[in-house]
Order: sequence, then C-alpha cells, then structure tokens
Amino acid sequence: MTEPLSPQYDPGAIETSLYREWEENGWFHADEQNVLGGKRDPYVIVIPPPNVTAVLHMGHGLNNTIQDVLTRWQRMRGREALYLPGTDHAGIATQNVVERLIATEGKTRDDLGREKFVERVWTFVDETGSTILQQLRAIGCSCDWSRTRFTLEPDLSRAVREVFVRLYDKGLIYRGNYIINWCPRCLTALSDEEAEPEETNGKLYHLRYPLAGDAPAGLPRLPDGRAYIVVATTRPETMLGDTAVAVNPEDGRYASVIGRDIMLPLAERVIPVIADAYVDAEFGSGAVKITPAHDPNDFDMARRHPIATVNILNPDATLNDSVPAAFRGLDRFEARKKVVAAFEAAGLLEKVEDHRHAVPHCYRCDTVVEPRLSEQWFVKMKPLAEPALAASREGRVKFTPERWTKVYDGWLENIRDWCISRQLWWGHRIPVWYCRAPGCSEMIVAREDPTSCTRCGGTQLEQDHDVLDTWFSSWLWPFSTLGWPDETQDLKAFYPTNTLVTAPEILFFWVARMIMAGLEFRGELPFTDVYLTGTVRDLQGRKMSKSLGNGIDPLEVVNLFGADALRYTVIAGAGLGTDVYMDPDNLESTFAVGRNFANKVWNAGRFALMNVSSDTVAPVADVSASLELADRWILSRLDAAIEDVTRHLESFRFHEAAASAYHFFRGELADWYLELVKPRLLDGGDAASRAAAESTLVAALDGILRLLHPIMPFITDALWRRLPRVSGETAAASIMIASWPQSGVRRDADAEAAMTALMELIGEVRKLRSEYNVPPGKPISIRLTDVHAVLEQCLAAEERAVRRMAKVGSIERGASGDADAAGPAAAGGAGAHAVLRGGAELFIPLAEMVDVAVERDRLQKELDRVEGMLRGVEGKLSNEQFTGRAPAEVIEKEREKASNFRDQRDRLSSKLKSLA
RNA sequence: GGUCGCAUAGCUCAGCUGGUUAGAGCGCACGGUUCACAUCCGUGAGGUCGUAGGUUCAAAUCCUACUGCGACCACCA
Repeated sequence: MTEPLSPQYDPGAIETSLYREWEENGWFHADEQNVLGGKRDPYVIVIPPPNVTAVLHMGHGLNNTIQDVLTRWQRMRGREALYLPGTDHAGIATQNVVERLIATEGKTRDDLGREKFVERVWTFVDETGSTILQQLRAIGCSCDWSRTRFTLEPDLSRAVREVFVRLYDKGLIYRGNYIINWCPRCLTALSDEEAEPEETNGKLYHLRYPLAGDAPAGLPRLPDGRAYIVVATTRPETMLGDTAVAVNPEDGRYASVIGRDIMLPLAERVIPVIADAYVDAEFGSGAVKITPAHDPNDFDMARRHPIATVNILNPDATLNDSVPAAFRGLDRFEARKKVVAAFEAAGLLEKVEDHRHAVPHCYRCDTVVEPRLSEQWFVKMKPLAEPALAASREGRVKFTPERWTKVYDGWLENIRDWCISRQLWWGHRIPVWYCRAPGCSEMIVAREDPTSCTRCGGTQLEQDHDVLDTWFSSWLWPFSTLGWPDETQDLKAFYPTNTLVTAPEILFFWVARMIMAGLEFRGELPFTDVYLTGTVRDLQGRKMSKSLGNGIDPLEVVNLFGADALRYTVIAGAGLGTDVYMDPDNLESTFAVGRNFANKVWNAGRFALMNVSSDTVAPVADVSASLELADRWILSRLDAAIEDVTRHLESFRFHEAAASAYHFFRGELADWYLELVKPRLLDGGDAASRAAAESTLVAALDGILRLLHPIMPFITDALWRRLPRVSGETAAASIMIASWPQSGVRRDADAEAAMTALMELIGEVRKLRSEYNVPPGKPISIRLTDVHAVLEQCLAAEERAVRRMAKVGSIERGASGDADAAGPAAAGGAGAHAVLRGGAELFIPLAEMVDVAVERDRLQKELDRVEGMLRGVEGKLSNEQFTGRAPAEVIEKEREKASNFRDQRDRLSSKLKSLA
C-alpha cells in the first residue's frame, strides 16, 4: 500500500487489498495467551450466526457493522478483541431450501431417503455455505476467521448432546403428548415462538348443535322439534373432532343443559355438555365446542373433565379416518367448506360473521399452523428462566435501548415450556435410543451412541427419529464456540463475552435462551450488554425482504460506493435502536451521505499528503512555541471530538459518534483549518509557522482518522499509513492496531473563542456578499466597530484569512462612537450591517454593493426581529418569579442578552434613519 | 384485550441531566471554472417541536388526557 493516492477516490482499488493484508498479518486474530497471561483484557463479540444458506442483506449490514465498530474500537483501546464468526445450520430453513432444490429435479426428500437427503444438504452447505462469511469480509468485518464455527459441526454437536443429557438427568427435559403448533407444509412441530400470529380477516361460524333426547324448555328449537345450542368457531372443520360442549357454570341460560348430551351433527356422535369456568359467557353464544386434539384450551379442559379426545388430522392437515367417509382425505380448508355446506343444508348454520383475529403462521414457510396433539420433547423452562430473570432485575445484564428489559422480563415471567423436537432430517438428532428387543422398552439418553441396551443388553436400538430445534444449538453459541464442554484455553480467556448485538426479533428465540444457557451451564452470564438494533426498512416503512423485492444488496452498494460509504451511512442513520429507512430505488441518494463523506476524507487526506513538505514532522509538543491560533484551535477541537466520539461509543450512540466525527472533519478540519493553513503551506514564508502547521495538520488528521477507523476502516487505513511520520514516534503498521486517542490534553478555550469570532466574521461577510449579490471574485472593504478583545485577537492572528476567505480588500477599524454619532453616512454613505456576537459590528459601505431600497427593507426586518427578541427577554426579566428563583448566572446571562439586544436595536434604528 | 414505543424542516432523523436565537443529511432555490474535492464550494428559504391541559421562574425535553402510527405479548372459541 505505498502507491501514490489516486486523485479520484476509488474504494474498489483499496478495499480488497487492505482487507487481505489485515487478514494475512493476523490482526483479526485474538490470542488467548495474551488474556491468560494478563497482558490484555479481552473484548468479545460472538456473531449472531447467520443461516448457513443466507445471503447478506442490509439487516446483516447494519448488525455486523455495529459489531465491527465495537470490535475495532476496543481493539484500538488495547483490548484483546475477538469477533467470533460462524453460521447456523438453521434446521427448517435449510431443509426447505434443499427440498426446493431437489423439487426442481422432480424429487422429494422421501424419494431420496433420510441418509441421502442429509448428504445432499451437506453437499449444498459445503458448496454454498460460506457465502455470507465471504460477504462479511467485503464490508470490512474484522472477524477472527480462524475461529469460525458452525452449529452442526462435531464440536458443537457434542455440546448439544451434553446439554440434552444434563437437562434430561435434571428432569428438565421430558417427552409427552401435548398440543403443539404443527406446520402441515414443513410437517414438523414448531415452538410457540415459531408460530407467528398474523391478523387475518376470517369468519366466525355459528353452528347449531341439537340436543340428544329430551331437552329442557327455554331452548330454541329446530323445525323438527329438536332443541339446540349454538356454538361459535373460526375453524368449523374441527367440529368433527368435538368431544364436548362447554358452558360457564354461572351461566343461567345453560344451567339446565349441563350434563345433558348433544348429538354431534355429521359425526353423529353423542357428546356431553360440561361446565367450566374457562368459558366466557359474554363471547358468542356462551357455549363453546371442545376439540381437545386441536386446541390447546380444549386440551386443557379435557384434562379437567372425563371427555374423549379425537384427533382428526393427518400430519399434512388432511382429515383422517376418524371422520365420516365423506370428509376423509380432504384438506382442512376443503373440509371447512364442506362442513359449512353440510350444516347449511341441514338448517344447522345459524349465521356467519366476519371476524378479525390472529391466526398463527409458520415462521419459515408462512403456512397456517395447525394446533395438533402429538408426542414431542420439551424443556421445562421455569427453573432456567428464574436466574435469567434475576440477572436483568439485578442489572447484571443490560439492554440497550433500555425498554427491551421489560419485554425480556415479561417473556421470562410467563415462560412456557419449549418444544424442542422437530420432525425434520437436517439437524442434531435427538440423543435418545429405544430398545426394540422383545419385552424391553428401555429408553437410553446418552452422550455417546450406545451399542447395546443398558437394561437387556440387546442391540436392537433405534434412535429417536426427530432432530432438535435449531435454537437448541444456537442458545449454546457463546460457549460452545469456545470449546465447551471442554475447559479450553479459549473458554477461560474469552468467556463470558461482552456485547451482544442483534435484532429484537430474536430476543426470545435466542438472546433470552442464551442467557439461560450461560447461567445454567457455565454459571455465568454469556454477556453483560445486549444492544438491540433497529430494522432496516424501505421508505414505506416495510421491512426489507426478499419476497417483497424491496431489499438492498449490500454488495451492490460496496461495488458502487465502497464499504466505508455503506458503513458510514448505516451507522449515521441508526439512532439508538431506531429503524433505518433506506430507498431501494435510489441507492445514489440513500448512500450519498457516506459516499460524499468518504470522498471528502479522501481529498482532505490527499491535500495534506501533497502539501506537507517532508515525510517526517516534529511532534506538536516540540513546536508548541510556534503554534498559531488556528493550530491551537483545531487541536482543541480534535480534543473535543475525541471526547465526544468516545463518550458516544461508550453509550452505544453510534449515530452520535459518527456525527461528532463528521462535524469535526468536515465542519472544522476541512472547511476551516485546511483553508486557514493553505497560505502557510503553499506560499512559503516563515519556516517555523510552516513547521507548526505541518505538525498540527498531521496530528489533526492522525486523530480524526483514528476516530473514524471503527466506522470507516478502509479509507482511514489507506490514508493513515501514508501520513508523514512524527519524529521520535514509532508508528503502527496499520491504523487498525494503532491506539485510540486520548482526550483532555489540548483544550484551549481562548483559541476556541477567538476562532469562533473569526468564523462568525467571515460568515457574516459572506452572507452579506451573497445577499447583495456581490460578484464572488470582487474584493470589498469592510469596516469594524466596537472590536472587542477576542475579535482583536483573532484579527491580529488571522487577518490574512479574513481577506482570503471572505474576499476582503481592506479592513478599517472604527471606535464605538463613530457609527453611533455620525452613522454610517459619516463613514462614506449607506451600507450593510451585521452585529457580531460580543457586540462588535460589521459595516460594508453600500457603494461596494448595491440598492439602497433593498437594504432599507432588510434593516427594517432585522430591527423587527431584534425588537421581538428584546421584548421576550425583557418580559422574562420583569417576571418576579424568574428574578426571584432562577440561578444568578442564568439571570446574568439574560441581562447580558437584553443589553446586547438593546444595543443592536439602537444601532439598527439609527442606521435605518441614516438611509431614509 | 394487555404492555411498550414513536409523533421535531418537503423526506429520513439528532436533540444524552428541563436553561444561548431548536440542529444534521438528503431534497429545494440562488450564486460560483478560488491551485484537495462539481462525489465540490458559498449563501438562502423552510419548523406555532401531533392536539389539549398541567408542573416550573423556564418545557421539544417532565406529568395527564386525547388523536394518529408502530411494535411486542395474549387461549376469548
């Protein structure tokens, strides 16, 4: 990286080679010995492992940029920084991808069989699985690739088994028949979290259920004389599995019916009417049909009452043989139509209402999930949740933004058992074996595959067919990736980790469970800080997604504008946990912030590199005697920037950190300091002044490049490594392993005050020139009155700059009396005025500019403004409440303000008079 | 139904512990071939800080209610 800088900023030309160099030099690698030997404190972030089949999207772009910002920043702060990468086998998701793939060959997974299918998935994963990790390199992530992990690799599988066995031995894993969420398309059970409710416009069907035999009076009757009860349901087809009708015991309307029988239509079964407090008398008719096999509440009810359970659904959600022949084999939705039609034909359909309700959908394939009774494995969560809850309540784990704490707590407080078995082929197979030897029904739960039955010694062992929920491996990620269950050096050095950065969508799926697992299996929280990012959305506020086609491909952005532009844009746009809005149809405007800033950094850097005379400069301390106002000012501002950026990074306010760095670079260094030192660097002249300027410029650039490095790693390194060296200091080979700058050493209030005055003066002259349409090249004379000490100081130091930057020919000084006594006319006629802070006044003779009428109008407006302001302040000061209670310095400030406004008003009105 | 969050310039958002004349980027208008940069420079227009109350000497900032939007949770069939 020592070729000359290209005049045009070309990110493509620097990024790839820099990344390769960082990686080849081992700078991403964290050395556990440095931690164990006490040389450095660790800083660890484990990546939220993307699905192994994933392709990088802007969500990753945002998350991983934040993770890398933190990693790089802490690395520069001297921590042994580990950013641990890896991927998740993503059970259902990956299996679905490969199933679709073989479907194009006209095959199903059953055609291949389990073994061949799993082989096929492995091939697929081996071929394409590292895509996303490659892509993370393109956005500059400084991951320790030597520690890359995969949730289904042997070491991590061992951790999974260890955990399964431990929990089983503790009685926290059990198998049982319960209602679970079943996806009829994926043909597997799902956890509660994997069934996503979606508001849907459905129907509420009111069905008439005739009573069997004699009926008490007071009930409505069918034309044939039978009495009936109305029940309401959103899923009428499930009536074929009804085994009771329930009413509230307090509900007088039904008191006489409790205990009687109903003849279930279509099925022609007799079912009882039972009483249960669960039933809400206010809803619908107050009577509920009970389908224990297909509704969790009904299932619970069946455990409280002696009623039957009829499972009417096959795994693919077609009706099975327990229903009348006419309905067998029908898809559930077909069956729904047919059942409703049958009720209508029989005069049993009371009414159908529109009904908006939440229907659960499979989080992977969006199919409507069916509650279904089946035998599954569960984790008993309560004992695990309690310590995790305590950790947040006691503040040992901190969420940012803080409001997520409540969401986390709420979930843990109402924790439900976790269904962990999946009827899939791709995943960790459940480490349970059943002895099939005649007369033996032993179940073996083991870390290692058993070869014979522990009870009968037989060898006819069959492993459980199911695999584990993919999150059952993810929840171990912070320690399984470090070698657990072995007590490895890595584990000792890098566990617990520090910061977890992820999307709030997986707070329950992943974050909460990791905390539980960390506490349970390591006795220690897996991390102390959780930063929940926002969501990347399009301009309509829709989440970016492949299916909507509103995504932005980060790699396209990298190609167009560079990784630094992408990273800066994303960071600057991401307020504390707020969503990031981007326009997928206008990448140019979306990423303009980052691209333009990167371009600015590049060019400012180039300017400095081209104009510093040698490749070594003196340390600032050595030239302190010749530092000029501008030098002291920019060093002071750099100091402030260091403080701000550091403070903001510490509180996860990345956008503010970016803004502080941006403001310093653009608003102070590029716009002002570079302009101020140009004469000293370009026009020759005083050698000491030049040396001071060079040292200062190098120091300022050095500092801001370091501050920007975590956010914009490439461009900062490309420039930084070419900066002139500071004599007597040894420079690191790359900014990424250089140290984070210290603040609190170069603040200079005097220089800041003087430069502020200077900048205001130049700004005012520019403003007036622009207002009066003075040709840009034309020098004009200005007159200053009431020049106070601070302004005097800045003029003495930088008069040359005023002339150059504001195109001023001569600067005339006047005493305060001049303008007031004789008016501007005395100074040569009408003119433009501006009152500067501190009371000094700027006057530009109108003759230098134009039009008296326009000027008069302008002055009148200004006068109105000042008078308004003065009224406000005077009002405040005449308020006894204020003068009586506000702190003295606040009142003093207000008084000062008032007197300034009065001065301004007097001057403005006298000038206005002089123009009349 | 419960809980939480948001509402500031045309757009996307800052504004951390109440206290100068509420800021940035994009967009817009005007003017610029100044030797780092037109991916640039200078200047400007544009805000009753959602509405109504309240607390306070002082509210974009704290409190209450309302309106609108959003998120999460929840077994009302």
